[in-house]
Amino acid sequence: MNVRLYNTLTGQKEPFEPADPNHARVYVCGPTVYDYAHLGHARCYVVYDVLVRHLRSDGMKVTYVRNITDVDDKILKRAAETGTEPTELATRFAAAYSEDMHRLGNLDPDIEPRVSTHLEDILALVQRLIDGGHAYVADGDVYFSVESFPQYGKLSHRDLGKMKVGASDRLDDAQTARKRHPADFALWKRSANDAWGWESPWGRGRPGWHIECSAMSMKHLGDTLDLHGGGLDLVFPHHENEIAQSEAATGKPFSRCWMHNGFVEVDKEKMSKSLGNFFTARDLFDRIEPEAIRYFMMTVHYRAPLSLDWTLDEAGNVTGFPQFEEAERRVAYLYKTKQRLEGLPPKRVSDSGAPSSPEIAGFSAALRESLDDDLNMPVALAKLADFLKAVNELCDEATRKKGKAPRNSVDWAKAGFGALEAELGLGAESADVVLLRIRDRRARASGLEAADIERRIADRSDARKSKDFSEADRIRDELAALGVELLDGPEGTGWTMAD
RNA sequence: GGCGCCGUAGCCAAGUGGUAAGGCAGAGGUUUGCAAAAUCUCCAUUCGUCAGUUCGAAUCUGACCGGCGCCUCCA
Repeated sequence: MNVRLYNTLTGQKEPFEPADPNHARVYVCGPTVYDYAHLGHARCYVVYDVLVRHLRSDGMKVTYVRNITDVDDKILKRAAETGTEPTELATRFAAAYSEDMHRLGNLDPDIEPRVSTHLEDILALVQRLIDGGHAYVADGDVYFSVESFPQYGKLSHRDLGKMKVGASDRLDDAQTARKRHPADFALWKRSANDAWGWESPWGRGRPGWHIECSAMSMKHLGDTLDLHGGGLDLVFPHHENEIAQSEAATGKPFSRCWMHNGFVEVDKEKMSKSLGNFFTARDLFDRIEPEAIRYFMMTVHYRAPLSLDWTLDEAGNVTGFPQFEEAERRVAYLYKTKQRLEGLPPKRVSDSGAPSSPEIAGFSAALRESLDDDLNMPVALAKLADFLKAVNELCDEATRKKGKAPRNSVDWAKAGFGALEAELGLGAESADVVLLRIRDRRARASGLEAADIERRIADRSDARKSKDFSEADRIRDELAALGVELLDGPEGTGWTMAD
């Protein structure tokens, strides 16, 4: 295990060393389920999915906990706006979120705790903080006292005295009046008697945003986590506050390593629900193979911003996403390569002991090394490009007249695809299924019927048989004008849609 | 005001002291009846600008120019 990760707490890359070297306990902040997951969420959870896959590929046991925040004021607000019950709204979006995660190829977390089923743990932690003198009750609210925790600011590297409180212009005056220090934050918020809430020693209310993650992570993983992750926007205040609450309560370090992924940006601005400039993962699934979205998320280092780009027609409608389309071409190339390898006839495989190319034999190790270095996914994809090229070369060799591919190379190549799936979660599906799905989606987008296309292909095959090449070419040109590309092969003519 | 990030080819993007990965686009070759697919070759003497440190810098230091994030809604 040689994994090095950038730790926000120390500001540098360092070896990832769980307390138990064979077992990593990882907590990632999940979504608040009041809307569909957008591409920012998609990126975040793909990143941590690759982290978990990589650690497991290295032989480590990982307990992956990713919460769902199903109790929150945003849910309350959205429910009121849409005339739904908050619990019902949260349940619906949690299910949609789970479905989107699956389509992106993310593994389920081992534990997916929800706020609604952890109220007792939250109440106990709040009480513990009050008892320890780190929190106080003010008119039915409970606040954490930042001054009771001298290390406050250590994660986000800020100094309480130098912070411009209210710089984001989002303070609630009534709440501010109840606080002893302007940076104090709510652990428990009073609810009106008829509103969504739970009984507590301080009256009816609901938990503040930060306390849930402390309560749920420590309940499932113990007082000190090995790694805590989330989006860069959670560094302050969310994670800073989690540290304050948890460490004030237990007196132990809360997490050994803190990992944060960069934003997805739109027009050089952060994509977020509040700015309204987001695309949901679902919007994209209708246009693009979900695995292409996953692939695209890996083309940029996880800590760097990822800018999104799209094209518009005169009316201002979105006509395409060039980056995702390019990613889809790469995914199709990956599956075409996998299909060629799997389809090699046994008689084309020789038992000669010819050495395998380093790009094929060394692929698993190259993948591992790239990810060991702070999860460098762009480099992993570069290694993948080399690997796929070498596998195609191998297949070219085998399909040439009298050509054969050495068995050990074929075996290495198959193992390479196994490593790819295990480490990056790419290439896990059946090539036939994915390639047909991409083709048919594109044909549908162009308003074409497969049956019509295949009828013209049959006409052309007849023309070719009778050596009427000018007629054959005419039909091919006619189809090409519609975006249909023909692939003449020994088994007949197949077709695909141009990108 | 405080904290932090970024600027690498036409585009996307790695690389953080030893002489520029990978992808897209582009040019040429192999292959093909012609194509497509696949593959091969070529494609940054140079890393925002200007100084400095060093035998050596895209990588370190300083200044400047340009862009962005956070400072209690956020993944």
